[in-house]
Amino acid sequence: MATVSRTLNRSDRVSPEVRDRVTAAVESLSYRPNAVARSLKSRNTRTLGLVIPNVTNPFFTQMARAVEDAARERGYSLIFGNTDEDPGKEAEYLEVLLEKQVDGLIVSPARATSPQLEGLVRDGVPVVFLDRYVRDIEAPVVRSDGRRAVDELVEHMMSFGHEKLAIISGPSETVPGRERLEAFLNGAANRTVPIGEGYVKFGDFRRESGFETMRELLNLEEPPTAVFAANNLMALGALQALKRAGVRVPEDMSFASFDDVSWFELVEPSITAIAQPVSELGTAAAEMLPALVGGEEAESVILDAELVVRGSCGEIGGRV
Amino acid sequence: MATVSRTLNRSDRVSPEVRDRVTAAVESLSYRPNAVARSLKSRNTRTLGLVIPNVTNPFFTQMARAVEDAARERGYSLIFGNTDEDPGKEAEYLEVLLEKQVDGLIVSPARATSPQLEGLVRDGVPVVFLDRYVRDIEAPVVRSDGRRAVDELVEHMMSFGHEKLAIISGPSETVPGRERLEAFLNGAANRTVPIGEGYVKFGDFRRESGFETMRELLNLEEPPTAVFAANNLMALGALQALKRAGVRVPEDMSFASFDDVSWFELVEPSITAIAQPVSELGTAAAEMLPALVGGEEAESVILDAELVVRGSCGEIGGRV
DNA sequence: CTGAAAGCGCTTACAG
DNA sequence: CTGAAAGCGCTTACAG
Repeated sequence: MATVSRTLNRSDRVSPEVRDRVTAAVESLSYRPNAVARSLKSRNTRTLGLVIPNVTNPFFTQMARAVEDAARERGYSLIFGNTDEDPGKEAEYLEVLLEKQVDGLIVSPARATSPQLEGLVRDGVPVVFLDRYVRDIEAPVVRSDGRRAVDELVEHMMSFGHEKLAIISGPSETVPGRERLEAFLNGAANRTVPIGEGYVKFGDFRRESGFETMRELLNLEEPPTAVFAANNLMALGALQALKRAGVRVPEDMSFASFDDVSWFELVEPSITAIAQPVSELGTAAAEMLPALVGGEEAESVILDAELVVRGSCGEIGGRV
Repeated sequence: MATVSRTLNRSDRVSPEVRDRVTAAVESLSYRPNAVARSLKSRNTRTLGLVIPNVTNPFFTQMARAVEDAARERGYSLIFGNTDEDPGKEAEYLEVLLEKQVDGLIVSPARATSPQLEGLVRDGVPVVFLDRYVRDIEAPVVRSDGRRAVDELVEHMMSFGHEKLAIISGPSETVPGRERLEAFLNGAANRTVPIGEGYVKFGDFRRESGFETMRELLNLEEPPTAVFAANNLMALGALQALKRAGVRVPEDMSFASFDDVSWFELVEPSITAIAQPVSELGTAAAEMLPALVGGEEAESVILDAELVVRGSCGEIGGRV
């Protein structure tokens, strides 16, 4: 038994002959080690928890893919948790993952505060925040900072003469949500064209909210002439609302989105968007965690986002 | 110890007073049961393996989401495996999942044959096939049959006078790949307009292959006038190729896709597609597995797919 | 109803 | 280098 274990694992002190005999037996019996028993004894499960708000969002999906690849290369499996932007669901998942003794957690929290996560980190559970994070928690964050790109976007929109800019913002209880909103607001204010009352709408990063808020914007007495959606799902919903209302982009309204998505270049006009280095983010998070698990320190990683100018912003009535 | 265990679990024979004391202690110590130890003893992990070809494909992603919801409601967690259409990766994942003692497997296999999966099922591992399956294995399948819808699509295309139909098919080593191809071929042959030599291209269900094969089609001496892509990712690639080549849809070429995706209605023209009941498929699979795990039998579920006619098919030169 | 004991399948000091 | 033994943290017959 002990010899088999040694053969299967660190292979140090086992004689070649014995090793061969064990290997042959393992083969012929098609013996499959029980990872549960191993985990109980060794106190590690080689599995990580990945808690994200929405598997249906290509942004997270692409990130998850990168996380999984990097994790797999390092011998880790992933248990997924889809929180649906719901702190309650998040709490449940976290609890289950902890009971299952995951070695570490990659989480993109639903809110910018979380006593639960604070407690976990304090108790020494290895956690890496991905994209979103909880303030004041001593855990590394991997994300991209979109402020510069948002500022460029404001400049870009204004270069076409727009003065009525609006934003479909993500929840302000979320770091990226608030950051994008502030960058947009600041960008406009700095150019002495502050965003008007009623031109700030809050969605929840999901499609429906983009659809609804765009409708509200369209129903205003003075609708905006340029709209920025703070993520790709809300952009999808907003675009649907625009199409349904027969509003032409960019002749009637300029439009841009945070997050770049493959089909943005296929629609007519193609959508100007701010692209995050999605895969890099996922990979960085997954590479960081094993170090943390091993008791090392890890530095936060902040990458830049980039404005990708396409055809959805222009002059009012232009390009007709 | 035993009493705590009883209190935390099936709660039968524990007196109310003791139960309260235990509960209080659990609370005040914030005791968290170790699921690994529980699994070792109880021989079940309450976790399922979900093995799919591509997390980046919205079809699988939406399905995964449904699987996860249904699994969660039943107290199961999910370990994800992304095979990338690679049988080798699939084999590795399966092995890891088995070592981790998952209670059951939901798999969408990369190929239509798999000695490994055959072995597992024979050994009594609960397996449900989702979307794709391996022939001759005694395991339930949850999928949708697109043959009728493909036939309708052929009819629809021909109603505009097209005689040069082409298909960007999925791998024929895959059941849905082959099924869609055969339905397309039969539909055309039955209408006495057999698909010509060179109008059948094989992709691998991924974007790049759609892009490449569409380019090949375009470079033919006599390019087809109507093209059907056998899944949404290849459709995305094909549409990119069309756009790059300046081919107008449907004036220059009619186009349709298997799988419906949210942005299909946003592009100009909106894309005619065959929609599968994706969430229902995922849910059905996740509901079925616990029964199998419990030793019950489960019946395969075959749902219908539906042709959604939009604007991407029409007469040559029409609608200009 | 409750506690003591065995055992799930491994890993890893500890002897030899 | 190899084997016997303890122990990881639970669950569940078995007594009482």
